[in-house]
Amino acid sequence: MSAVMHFGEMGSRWGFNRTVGQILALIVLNDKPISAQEIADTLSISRGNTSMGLKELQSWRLVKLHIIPGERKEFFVAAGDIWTLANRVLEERKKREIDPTLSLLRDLLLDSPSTDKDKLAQDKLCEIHDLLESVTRWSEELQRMGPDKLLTLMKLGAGVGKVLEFKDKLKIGNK
Amino acid sequence: MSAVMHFGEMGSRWGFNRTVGQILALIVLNDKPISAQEIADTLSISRGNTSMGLKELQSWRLVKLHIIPGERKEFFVAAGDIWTLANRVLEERKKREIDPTLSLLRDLLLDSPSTDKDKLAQDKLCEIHDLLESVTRWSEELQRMGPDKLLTLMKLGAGVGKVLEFKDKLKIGNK
DNA sequence: CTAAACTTTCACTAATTTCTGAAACTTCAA
DNA sequence: TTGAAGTTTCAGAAATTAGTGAAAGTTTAG
Repeated sequence: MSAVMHFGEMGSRWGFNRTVGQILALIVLNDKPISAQEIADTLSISRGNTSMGLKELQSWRLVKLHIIPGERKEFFVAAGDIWTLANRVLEERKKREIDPTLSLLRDLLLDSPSTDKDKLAQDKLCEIHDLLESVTRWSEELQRMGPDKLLTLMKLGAGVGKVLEFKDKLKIGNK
Repeated sequence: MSAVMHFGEMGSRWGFNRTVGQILALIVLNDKPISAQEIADTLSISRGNTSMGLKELQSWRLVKLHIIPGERKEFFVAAGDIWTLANRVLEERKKREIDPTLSLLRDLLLDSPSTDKDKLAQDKLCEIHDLLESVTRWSEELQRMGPDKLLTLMKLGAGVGKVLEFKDKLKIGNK
């Protein structure tokens, strides 16, 4: 299990800090719901820190409260299967990283450039904005597609390229 | 321009710190190559910090040296167009975030579980590993496809789903 | 070879982030 | 209503990360 805790360390690479990562690992890898106190004890961190960490994980929608009837304590479980969790991480990171960037870009694009140099710079900004927007739109569409189809698509891999060509040919042929 | 510098702040959301982000913004938005000294002056940061930042940006392959004949100083320019830069950021982040996670997972999956509880945990780890691996393989394949096709694919959006169905029908029909 | 014009390194300081633990708060059984 | 069992908050300590600037290192024209 100590080796397993080591995995939590990796969480620091995924948008939250080490402790929060360890808390998440503990919850995900436990089949049974686990209490805040148990988490604090297992990881040897303060009760306060644990509370903060759990709050953060809930704000990421990775962990949810699980009330056991008759028990006074609050227990926690993962908010879904691995696929769901991965999706949530992606969504939240998009919200924290891409969305603010997009909104800043839009702001910057509002005021018109005074100098020639500024004109050039704005063109670049616009390019970045458009790229970012296309990508987010695409990812949203893919997500809406549901896991099953996405899996097919992924299995297909670069083969998608082939399918595209094929489709084009048909279109031309039919005209 | 000061408003434009503000954009660099956003860099902190993208894997490097504020200053490095500002340096990158400055380089990308300047059409002309720019010297380390100029960067330090414009951003009011120390020469040492500038040097470190440039080194980091070069390690991310976002910025490259541009030697002007007859000049003693070293100048810097963006390592490519926006698309290239975005790709590089993605690649480098994958290298820094996903690859170490994958290698840790592989290590953890090597030793066989002693208890029943450990067995359960390992199953989860394996699931995570497989998901991560599929996704990276897919992204590599997409990348190898080149920007042009990728753009088509993105434009198609959720429509890919339709194409997939279509293809399936054909296969069945041919059998 | 030397000195001017640069760049890089690194020990130290500054700023930021994370963690603790005691105090305040909440809930509920008796 | 009380107090036991629990949770949350928050001021400040500890740890980490970023930034400075002086000294050491490089490169090249002369």
